[in-house]
Amino acid sequence: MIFLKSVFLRSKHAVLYGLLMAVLIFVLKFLQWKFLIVDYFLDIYVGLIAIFFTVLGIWLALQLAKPRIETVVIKREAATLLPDHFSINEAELKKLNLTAREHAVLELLAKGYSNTEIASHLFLSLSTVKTHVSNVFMKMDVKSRAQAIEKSKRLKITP
Amino acid sequence: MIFLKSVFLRSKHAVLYGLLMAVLIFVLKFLQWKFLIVDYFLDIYVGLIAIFFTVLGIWLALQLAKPRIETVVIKREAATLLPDHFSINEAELKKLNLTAREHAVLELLAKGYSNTEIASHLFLSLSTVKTHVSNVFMKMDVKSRAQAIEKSKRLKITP
DNA sequence: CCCGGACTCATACTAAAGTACCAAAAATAG
DNA sequence: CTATTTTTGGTACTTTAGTATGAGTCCGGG
Repeated sequence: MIFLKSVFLRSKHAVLYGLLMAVLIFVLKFLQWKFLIVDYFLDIYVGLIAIFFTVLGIWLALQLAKPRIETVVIKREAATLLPDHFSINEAELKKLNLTAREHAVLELLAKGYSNTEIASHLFLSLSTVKTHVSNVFMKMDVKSRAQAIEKSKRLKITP
Repeated sequence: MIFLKSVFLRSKHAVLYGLLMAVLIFVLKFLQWKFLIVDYFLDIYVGLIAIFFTVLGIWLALQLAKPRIETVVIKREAATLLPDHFSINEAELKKLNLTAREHAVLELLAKGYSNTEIASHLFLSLSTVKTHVSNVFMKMDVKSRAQAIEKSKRLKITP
């Protein structure tokens, strides 16, 4: 009994347990003298004791087991947007009011193509490319292809 | 007894419990007739029963309570990448093996700055800037600042 | 039909970019 | 301290980029 008490002393249920034990002992002592005459009483008596203390044990264990419900916080590095899926900023692009040809030229220009290379790819003369490029610069409000490329990438007008 | 059995029937421990009970009943029956003559035996008897079944109950409960040891997993989105948070591709940058000065020049170059502007910002002569720029082009394996800018942005070497 | 926008091309010119080669401080590593 | 790399700067030159201006063609809408 003392052993049990010391075991459950740290729990606030220890006191309750002790009281229950005391009350039960008195009740049992009373029953012991009142119904001892009955032959088979001891069987029932032991059975009830067993059941009671089993239930008590279970209840105690469940109370004591409560802290075992642990909470684990797992920080998860969110697998955010897939590695740079590019989407054109249509709004900004529309503001520029580029013509189809100018847009085509800008696309190649933004890839680092020279005027001559752009001319070859679009089957244009160097002069025509220069004209388009100049017009693009005006509309984009830049003064060099370097600025044009930087701005295009920054505003997500080209990949 | 039957009630207890039915309660714990779903558990694999139910059988073990039943067996223990049976054995115990026989042991108790034996002790009952052997030491009934001793007056105060009933007290010890009940005490042992109580202790035994309490421990048994605790043990049973702990076994049955195993599923109660829950792991509450809280997934917490680590405030990850905000809309295009830029991070430099250190690996690619290292491959280029740029010197500190060359890197500084590239930074400005990638912003669309002209050689003269770069010279002003870094307090260098135009000649020096041209030298650095040429070296950067060699190391980046490009032939113009346009390509350099495009490649820098593509490889995420500059913002 | 003809006007305007889009597209094409050309010439002439200036400015900037880029290459090649050199060289001397300055910093750094062995 | 010496060797090497980095940094700085220069000259001379070629190439490309960029501007300005003009002009011819084509096409759709008033």
